[in-house]
Amino acid sequence: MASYPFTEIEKKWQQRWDDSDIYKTSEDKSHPKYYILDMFPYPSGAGLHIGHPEGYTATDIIGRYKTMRGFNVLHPMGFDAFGLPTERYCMEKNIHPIEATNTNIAVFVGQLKMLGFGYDWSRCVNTTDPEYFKWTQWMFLKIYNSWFDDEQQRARPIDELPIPDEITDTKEIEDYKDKHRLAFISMVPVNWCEALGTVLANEEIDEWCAKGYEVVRRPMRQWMLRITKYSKRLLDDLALVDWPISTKEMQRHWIGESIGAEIQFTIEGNDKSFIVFTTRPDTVFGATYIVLAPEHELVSDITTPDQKNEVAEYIRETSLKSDLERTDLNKSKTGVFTGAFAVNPATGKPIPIWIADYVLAHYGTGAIMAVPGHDERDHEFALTYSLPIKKVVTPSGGSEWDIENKAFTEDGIAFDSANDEFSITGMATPDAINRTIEWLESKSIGCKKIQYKLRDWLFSRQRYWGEPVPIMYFEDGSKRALDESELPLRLPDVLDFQPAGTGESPLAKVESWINFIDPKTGKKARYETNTMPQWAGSCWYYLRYIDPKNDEIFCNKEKEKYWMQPDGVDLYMGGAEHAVLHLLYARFWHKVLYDYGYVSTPEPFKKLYHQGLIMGEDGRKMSKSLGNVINPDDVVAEFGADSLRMYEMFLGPLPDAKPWSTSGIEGVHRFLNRVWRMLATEAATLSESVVECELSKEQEYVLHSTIKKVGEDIESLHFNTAVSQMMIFVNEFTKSDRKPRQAMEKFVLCLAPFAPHIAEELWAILGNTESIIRHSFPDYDESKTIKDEIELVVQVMSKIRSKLIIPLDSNEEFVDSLARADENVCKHFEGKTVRKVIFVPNKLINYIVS
RNA sequence: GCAGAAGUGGCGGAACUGGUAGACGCGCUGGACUCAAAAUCCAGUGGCCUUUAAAGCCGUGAGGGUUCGAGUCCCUCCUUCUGUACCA
Repeated sequence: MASYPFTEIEKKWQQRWDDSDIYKTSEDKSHPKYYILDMFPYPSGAGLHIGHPEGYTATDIIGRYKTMRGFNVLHPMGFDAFGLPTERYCMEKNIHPIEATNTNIAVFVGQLKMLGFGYDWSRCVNTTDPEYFKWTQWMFLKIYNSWFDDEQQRARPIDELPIPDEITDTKEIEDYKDKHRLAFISMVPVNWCEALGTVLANEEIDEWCAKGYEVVRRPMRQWMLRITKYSKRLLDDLALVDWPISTKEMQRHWIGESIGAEIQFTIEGNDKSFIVFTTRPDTVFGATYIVLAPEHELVSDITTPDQKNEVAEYIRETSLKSDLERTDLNKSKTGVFTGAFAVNPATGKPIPIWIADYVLAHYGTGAIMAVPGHDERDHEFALTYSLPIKKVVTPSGGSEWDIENKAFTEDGIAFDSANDEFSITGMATPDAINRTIEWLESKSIGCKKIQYKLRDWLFSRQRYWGEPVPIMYFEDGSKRALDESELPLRLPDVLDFQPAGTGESPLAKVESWINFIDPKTGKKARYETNTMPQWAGSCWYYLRYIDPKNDEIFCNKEKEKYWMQPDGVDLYMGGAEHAVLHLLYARFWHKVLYDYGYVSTPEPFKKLYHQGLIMGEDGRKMSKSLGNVINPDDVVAEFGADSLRMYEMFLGPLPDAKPWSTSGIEGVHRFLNRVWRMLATEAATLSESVVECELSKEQEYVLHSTIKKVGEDIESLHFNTAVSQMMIFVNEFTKSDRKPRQAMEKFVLCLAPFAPHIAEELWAILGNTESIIRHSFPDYDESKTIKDEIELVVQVMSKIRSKLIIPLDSNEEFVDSLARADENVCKHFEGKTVRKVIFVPNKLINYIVS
C-alpha cells in the first residue's frame, strides 16, 4: 500500500511537541477550565494493551478540541504502580520492584507518546513515589484520626469525640477512641492465600483462583476503614453525578439500602436478649422460629447441653467454608437446633432458636426471625426441618394461597395478626408495617431501621510493594501514629519479598522495621508490617495532578477550587470494571477530605464515561491463549498512530464492546491517505489543486455540515459519526479538481483532534508556522448547513409513491399541485377519492384515499 | 432469581423531537489505469419477482397495539451481553 509518510511525520511532530512543551497545562485564570481524567494504568510488564488507546484517544480528542475552543485543559496521566503482580515478577527475576516499576513506566510513557497523546507530562504522578505516597499516608492518618458524627453525618477529629464520663483511665480512653476511629484494627475472617502469602479482597479471589492459587477463610488482625459510616451519603450523592445508569445502579446495589425494623427477642430461661433485623415487621406474628448465624455471639450461651456437640460440629464445618462456598451451596439449607427457645414478642409464644449458615453474621444483626409463610428461604428451611409455617398475610385480591406449598412474599393483607395490645389484621402491608413499628416503639422492643449491605473496607495487605501504614507499636502494647513531619514512611530497601511465612508481610522479616528505637519517644518500637491495598493510591490521584509538586499539602486549595469547581472532574473516562470498588473508595476518601474542607465539592467526578472493550477479530475477548491479541506497537508500525486513533474511534459507539478488524483499519488508513493526497504531493509540498477559489453550493453545504457535526459529535462523544462526516467531506472534495484553500484549512482543523500528526503536517504544508492546536476550532454558518432544495416524499395511503425536488419551505398548495400531477401518484388515485391530506413541511405529503 | 444495557444487510455500524431505514466504512461485483499485479480512480451492491428497467411486494429479534405513518411510543414474549446474588 503506497502510504503517506506517517512514520516520519509522527516522529517529527512528537519530537516537536516534546521540545516545545506544547501540552503544558495553562492556568491563565481568564480562561474557563476543563478537567479531563483518564483512569491511570497499572504499568504491567506487558506494556500497553490495544484497549488502552480507545479511552485515551477519546479524551485526547476532547482535550484538543476544548483547547482549540479556548479552554484551559487539564489532561494528565500517571501510574498506579503498587501491586502484587510486580512484586511476584520481581521475586521470580530477583530484581527490586522500584527497578521493574521504573522500567515498565518508561515503556508505557514511550508508547503513550508514540500514540501522540497530548498529556502534560510534568504533572505525571506515580503512586510508588515517596513524594506521592507521603500524602496517601497523610490521608490515611486523617481517616485514622477521625470519628464519624452520626448526627452531623460527617467526619470529625478524634479529639472531639465525646468520651463517656465513666471512662477515665488513659488506656481506656485510648481504647474507646480506637473503637470509633474511621481506620481501626479488627480481627476479621479474611481470604488468605498461603502461596501468595497475603489476604485477598473478595473481588481478587476469582482472578488468583483462576491462576491456580488456593484461597481459604481465616481470621486475621486487619486494618479496616469505616466506609459504612458513609453509606447514606454515598447513596444519596449519586444524585449529584452524571454517570451511566448501570454504574449508578451497581453502586446502589453494592451499598444495598433496605428499610425495615429491628426487633428485640428475649430468651426463655435466660436474661439475655438479641435483636433481629427485618424488612417485614408486619409478619412478626408469623415468626415461628429464630435463626442465628453460626458466628453469633449468643450461640455458646444459649445452646443446651444435649445440643452442644451437634452445634459445635456445625460451627466448625461452616467456619471452614469460604463466603463463596457458603453462598454457592444454593441447593439445600442446613442448620442445627440450639435447644433454646425465644419468645415471640407479638404472640408471646416460645419459638425454637436454630443456627444456620444461610444467615450471614456480617449483615444486619446476624440473627433473623424466620417467617416461613412469607419468606422463601425460611420456607425452604422450615420444610427441611419440619418447622411450623403460619399464614399471616393473604393476597389482596382475596385469592387462596397454599402457604404450605409456597411462601407468599408480596404485599397483601395482614391476617390473624393480633394480640391483646394491638391488631393489624385486615391492614394492607405498608400500613401494617407502620402500625407494627409504632407498637414496637411504644414497648421499647424495636424501632424503624435502615440497613446497608456495604461492609467496612479491608485495608491491609501482607505485601512489600504497597504504601506502609504509618503506625508504630511499642512493647507495652500502645501505638503511635506518625506525625505529618515524619512522613513519608518509606519502604526499607530490601531484596527479599518472600512472605514471612507467619501470615505477616515480608516487612516482618526486616530487622530495622520491627526493632528500632523511636526517636520521638525513645521507646523500642516496631512498625506496622501490613501495607495498604492497591486501591489506596488511586483514591486521590486526580487531586495530585492539580498540584503535583506541592510539598506543603497534597493540593493547594486555590488550585483545587479552580480545577474542581463547580462539580469536580468534568469528564472521567475508564473501564466499567471499576464501576463499584475504585469509584466507591475514591468517593469515600473524597468525602472525608470534604468534611475537613480540603476539597470543595462533595463528589469528585461529575461526568463518568466507560469505554467499551475491544474484542479480538474472532469476536472473543482478547487473550494470549486464544492468540487473538493485537499489539498497538505493531499497528502503529504498519499504519501509524493516527490510523490507530481514528480507527478505534470509527469502530462504533465508545461505550460498546466492538470487535477489531484488520480490514477495518485498512479502510481508515486509506481515508488518511486520501486526505493526504487531497492536499499534498508525494514530495510533501502543497498540491497544485489547492487554490483560492469559491466553493460550490454543495461544497459549502458539506463544509459547514462537517464543522457542525464534528464539533457536536465530539461534545457528545459520538466519535464514530464524526469520522463518517469527515469521510463524506473528503468524498465530496476529491470529486473536484480545484480544492478551495479555505475549505481545506477548516477541514484540517476539524481533523486535528483525531489525527494530530497528519493534521500538523498538512497545516504546516498549508503555510502555517505555529502548531495547529494553537488555532481555534472553525466556526460554521448555520444557514449553509441547510439545503435550499430538498427532496419531499409523496405518499398515498402512507406508502411512498413518488419523490419531489422542491424549494425549502414550499407551502402545501404548491406541493399538492406538483404531487397530483405525478404520474405514479395519479395511478394510485384511480377510482378513489382523497379523504385526507397530511402535509409535513419539508418532509412529506400523504394522501389518504378510499 | 434480581438489576442494567442491547437485538437493524454478508460484517462494523447510521437514522434529530414518530415522517425517504441501511449514512460512513469493510466485503463483494463490474469497469478504468497497467505487459501484469499492487496501489489508485469510477460505478453498483437489503431481500423477493423480473433478462433488464419501470412498477410492485417484503424487510430493523417474535407477536400484538396506538397512529395517516413505528427501528423510534405502549404491552407480552424470546435471545445476547454486563453486573449481582441465601443481604432477612
